[in-house]
Amino acid sequence: MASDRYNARDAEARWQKIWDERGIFATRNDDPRPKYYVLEMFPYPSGRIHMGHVRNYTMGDVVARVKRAMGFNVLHPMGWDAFGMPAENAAMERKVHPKTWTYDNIAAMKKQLKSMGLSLDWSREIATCDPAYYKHQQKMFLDFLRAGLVERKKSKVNWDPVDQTVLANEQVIDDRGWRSGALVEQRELTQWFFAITKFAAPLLEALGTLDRWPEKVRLMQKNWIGRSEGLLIRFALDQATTPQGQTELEVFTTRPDTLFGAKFMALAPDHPLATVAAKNNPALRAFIEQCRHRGTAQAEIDTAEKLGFDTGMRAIHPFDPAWKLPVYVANFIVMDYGTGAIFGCPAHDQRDLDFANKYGLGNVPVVCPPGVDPKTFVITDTAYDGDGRMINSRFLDGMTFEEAKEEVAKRLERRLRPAALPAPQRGRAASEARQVGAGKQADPSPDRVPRSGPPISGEDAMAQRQVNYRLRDWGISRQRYWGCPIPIIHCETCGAVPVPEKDLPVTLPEDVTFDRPGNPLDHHPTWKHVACPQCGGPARRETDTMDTFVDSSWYFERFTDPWITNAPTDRQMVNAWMPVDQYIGGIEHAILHLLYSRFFTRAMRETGHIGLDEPFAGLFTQGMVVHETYRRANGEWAAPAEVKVETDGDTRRATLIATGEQLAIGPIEKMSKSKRNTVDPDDIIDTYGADVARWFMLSDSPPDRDVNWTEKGVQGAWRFAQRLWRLAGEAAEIAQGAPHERPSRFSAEATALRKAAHTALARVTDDIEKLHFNVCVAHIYEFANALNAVIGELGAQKALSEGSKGDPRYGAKAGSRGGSDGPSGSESAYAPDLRWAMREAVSILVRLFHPMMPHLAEECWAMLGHDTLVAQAAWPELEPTLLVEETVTLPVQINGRKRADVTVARDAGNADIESAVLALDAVKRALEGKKPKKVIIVPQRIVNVVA
RNA sequence: GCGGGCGUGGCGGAAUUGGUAGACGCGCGGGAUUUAGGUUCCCGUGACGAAAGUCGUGGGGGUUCGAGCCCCUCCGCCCGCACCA
Repeated sequence: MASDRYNARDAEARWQKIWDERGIFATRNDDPRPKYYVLEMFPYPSGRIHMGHVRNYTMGDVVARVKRAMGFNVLHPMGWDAFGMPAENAAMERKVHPKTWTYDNIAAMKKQLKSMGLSLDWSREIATCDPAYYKHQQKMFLDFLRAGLVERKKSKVNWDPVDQTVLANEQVIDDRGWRSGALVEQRELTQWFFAITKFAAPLLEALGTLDRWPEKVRLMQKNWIGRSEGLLIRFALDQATTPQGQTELEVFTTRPDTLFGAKFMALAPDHPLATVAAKNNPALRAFIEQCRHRGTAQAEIDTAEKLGFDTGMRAIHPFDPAWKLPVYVANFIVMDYGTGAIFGCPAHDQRDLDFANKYGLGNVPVVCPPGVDPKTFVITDTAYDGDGRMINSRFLDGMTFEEAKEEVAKRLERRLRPAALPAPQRGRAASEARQVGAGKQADPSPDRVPRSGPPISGEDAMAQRQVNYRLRDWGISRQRYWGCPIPIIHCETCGAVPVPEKDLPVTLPEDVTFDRPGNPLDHHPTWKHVACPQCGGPARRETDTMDTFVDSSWYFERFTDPWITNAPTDRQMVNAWMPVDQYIGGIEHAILHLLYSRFFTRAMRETGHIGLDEPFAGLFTQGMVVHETYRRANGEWAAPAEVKVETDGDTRRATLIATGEQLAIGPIEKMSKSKRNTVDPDDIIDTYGADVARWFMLSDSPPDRDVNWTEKGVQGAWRFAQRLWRLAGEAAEIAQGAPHERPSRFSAEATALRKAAHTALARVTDDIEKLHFNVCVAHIYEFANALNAVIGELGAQKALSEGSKGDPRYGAKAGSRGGSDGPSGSESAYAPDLRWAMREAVSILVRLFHPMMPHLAEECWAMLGHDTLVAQAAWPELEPTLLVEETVTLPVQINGRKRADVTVARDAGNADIESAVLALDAVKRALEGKKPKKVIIVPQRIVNVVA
């Protein structure tokens, strides 16, 4: 041995080169073995990897390596989510082209990922900004369009008037654009939408089949889709109070039972009926304007007062033509949900109550809680939303609220429209109602299926049962350059015309400038000017590009065959590989990315690109990497690399290395640039090696919780890596000359060693399947400790028998390192069965830690005399008989408290165990000569004596 | 407000799912080796106690032979959603 230290830097580069040269991680599509697809969320090429990446990719790599060892054909690819705004920002700030910036970053990050020793199939690498990738995305956009899954409609957007672009909600901070600082305007723009709401029901239902997803994520998606069942009710408007042509108002309610508690109607400020009413009402117009300017910030919504404006219009109660309800415009009604209008029942809805109290509208309780006397039941400040029986509700009185819901639905479904609606207006009214009721679609396209279901269709019905979803269609238009162009050409005469497939891809022009705000594609002198593919007349290209979430909604499908050029996927390959068996990524994608991907896969199924619904069979959401923070007296943050932390007894002290200044140690927080508490993976890999970084990432915390990065912890991992290396060397020497054949008999010593090995094997295998990496690490420590003890003991024996001097505990080292060189089999001091068991044990150990520390494992594997790679070695085979002990030691409790142990034969009968237990001194003492009331014996577990 | 999760030594966390609480690591204490150590190795380490022992999984109560785990209740922290009718 050249050195007594494991040189990670040298070894890691060496093994990475060998893996690379032999191409052992390239996955073949024609491999007959069962498939396993493990995937980590692909990174945005921001420039450098961070510790979150290290954690994410380490976990995925462990799974990939284990599954490979277990005989699966493993697909473990990597790519780049390469479109996005940061590239354009870099272009603006540093005058570098987004493409150059992106590809430079990809090169740098790829090098970093390679230094981690990940078992990735780089032959399938894709970048979403590559026309060879986005070409297929454009094709699918057109397929979706044809299938009615893409729509063009107006929608409200956050518009930054300075940068002249749409901003995502996340990019609006305190009503201002995050870059420009300009006050953001609400604008109506015509945009492209994916009709994700068409799949609202199946997306919700299928959540129940995703049993290998975290409950939390499924719940978040369920709430996001937000299904609610209710009744769409048509209220007639009192013609005497209403502008010409407005005859009715549709509302959605989940509480039709409370109809007799109605006190008012309320419209969203941007409800079409409100707009109509405001035409001749300047005060109402002013009120609506005021609502529009209200902040959208969370704090403001929380504290916002309920405000309303009486339009003067009156609606007629569906069950009583004489009952007129005032129609308000109210600031707490949103146009996005239901019909953008409600009937208010103050007694049973807190918001309605607040509103009614403010405007003196009163309330009538109609649901009486159980055990409360209806005569005394009064609502003042707190609405009652529990269950109970109906009161003050005419024909509903006495029913449960569920029965009442049903009764109202039945009656209104059947009921003829009231005479208040003059018959001749009917046709007109129906179409108006359509517009009013489904008013949120200001640009109605004939074949569009509205989110909230079709408006009431039966001419005579007053209501219709309806399921409503909170989910909104996915607006994908972005006024940006660095994204996938939307393959549409706008023609004056033909409208929006799809780019013919032969003309795909629509590529981004490279000669663009970023010297003024807005979309460079729009500014480009020639790019957008084209001939209409249909009529040949002058037309212009769509200059919006797609949301980058589109890019990441199908990359996992492309990985299954990234070489195919004439289609997004090879149907056979994608069906063979999908779904992803284990997907790993951050919880921050719980909704958007994961929901979009689920939608996209369904849309691909509809358009014939794939044969399944759900892309991810197993999902794991990992925790963040956190680090404590350091702050200088002047308030500036100090980075961990600039800080020296010393421990002095119980206190820890942080000093700024450069100045010796004392620093305040702050709370442990997510690694972030702003707090400067980041640790650079390159530094760690350079100092300790990738294996140590990987090991530490897995060791300290359960993978779904945050892990606290500490220097001490890394050093501990480093020490353990060194220890494994020494241990493997020592074990290899003891095992030298071990027989090839498995001995027929093993000494007690050898059996004990084998039991330790196989116990560890069983536990690690089990916990890896559960992704309990931190527990696997503990098992490996335990096994290494046990092996170390055996080697120490052997060394001591050998030292004694050889009459060596010195502390026998260090004999192993003295014996093996300084002992006879090149011990051939017959000269060995150790029995053949022990040598065989030692070889088996260390071989198991190396294969157990290989997924976590692959380079060190290769080094040890070679040390054991293998000329194969441990990366290609099979997972050790378990001998279950070794896990079964001949005798078991059972804890003995007296009245539920542990007092003694008893060792009995494994198959001892209860009678034998009981007599053995009753013979124990501790038991005799406790019983004081009396007979026990009861003796509970749980086989293989415990004995409890009830005195 | 609604929904969900969590609470175990000085710290991160284990606990075969109702059966020996505290595995494993970090830290800390003691010792050995070393010219030296931020090296390596060994021993110890939940609290109280000299010991026998007693107590102990956020607080209180319950079910059970037996509860960290199940039920009720209260407290604290974290996350998600939110005028969604």
